[in-house]
Amino acid sequence: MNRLNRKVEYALMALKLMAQKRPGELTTAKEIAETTGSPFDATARVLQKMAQHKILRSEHGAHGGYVLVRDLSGVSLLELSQLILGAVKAAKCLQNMGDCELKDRCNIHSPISILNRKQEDFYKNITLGELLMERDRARTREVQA
Amino acid sequence: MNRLNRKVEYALMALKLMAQKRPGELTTAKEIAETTGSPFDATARVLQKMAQHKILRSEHGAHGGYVLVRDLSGVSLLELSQLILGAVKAAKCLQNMGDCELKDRCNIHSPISILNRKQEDFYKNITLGELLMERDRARTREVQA
DNA sequence: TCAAATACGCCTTTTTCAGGCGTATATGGT
DNA sequence: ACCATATACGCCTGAAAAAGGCGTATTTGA
Repeated sequence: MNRLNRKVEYALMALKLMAQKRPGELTTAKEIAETTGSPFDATARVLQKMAQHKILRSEHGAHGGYVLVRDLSGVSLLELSQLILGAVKAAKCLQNMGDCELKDRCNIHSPISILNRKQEDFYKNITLGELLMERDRARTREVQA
Repeated sequence: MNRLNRKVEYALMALKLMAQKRPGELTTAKEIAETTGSPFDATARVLQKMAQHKILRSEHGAHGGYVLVRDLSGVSLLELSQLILGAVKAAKCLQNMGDCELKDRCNIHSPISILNRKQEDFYKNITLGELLMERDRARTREVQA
């Protein structure tokens, strides 16, 4: 409902690792958790969420695991955040939108809406592809800054 | 250290109210809290923070209060968020940057950096002026969407 | 039949958020 | 001089959210 948190980080780490595998090669939650140093349960949960939303395909049973089925350059950070967190908003706008008894007193309702919309657009235009694939270029830019 | 929260909302509401006053006219924390329906203490605290950072000027004593001293179109959401929250990051990047003992295992370090940098730029380019002054235009756009 | 994997609900602990309380200080009015 | 009304600010507690461990069911290959 709000900011990007550890779940999203675990998801990103998992996706990055899977993107480096050969096409169709399965990766287990255990391997991902161990490789990235993330807690197993939390990692498994985000993998399940991503499988539900068809970003991954899961295979049960022994020798099961997960495999990427979507091109990450076609998946936005907004989509990932929404499927993991439910929604992403810069601010909560506690006086919530529809039936707000404070609507007349609250002079910030619209500004918060503007902001949330802007942030949604912002996340919509960031693809997981650019976030996960361009490590070297990004590193270079960081050093320069 | 993370997302925009109520403190930022209270600050925005207070700024909007003060921006509507005549230049130099003082506004008390009490008036702001009552007008916006925000808790007094929380409101007073963000006013004090903004005064410390010279966005407002405060006057003590009876008939004291706060007055805007900066043009809101020259204040970015990033600046406001940073002075109230300390910093704003899309994700925490728990394996924190400098001395990270997991840096070799963590394959997400750089992507989170990219994201945080992007979000910082995003907030830097939103001015409080555009957020608070353009209610009507914003409302119109909302209805259309 | 068993081992290893996904799937998922429940629960506790930890952390963060929110905000009230008390008190010090400043200042104008009476 | 005194008091009412401000700002300034540290401390503390209760509520909410995040994090993640545990137990268990289910699937599937050996």
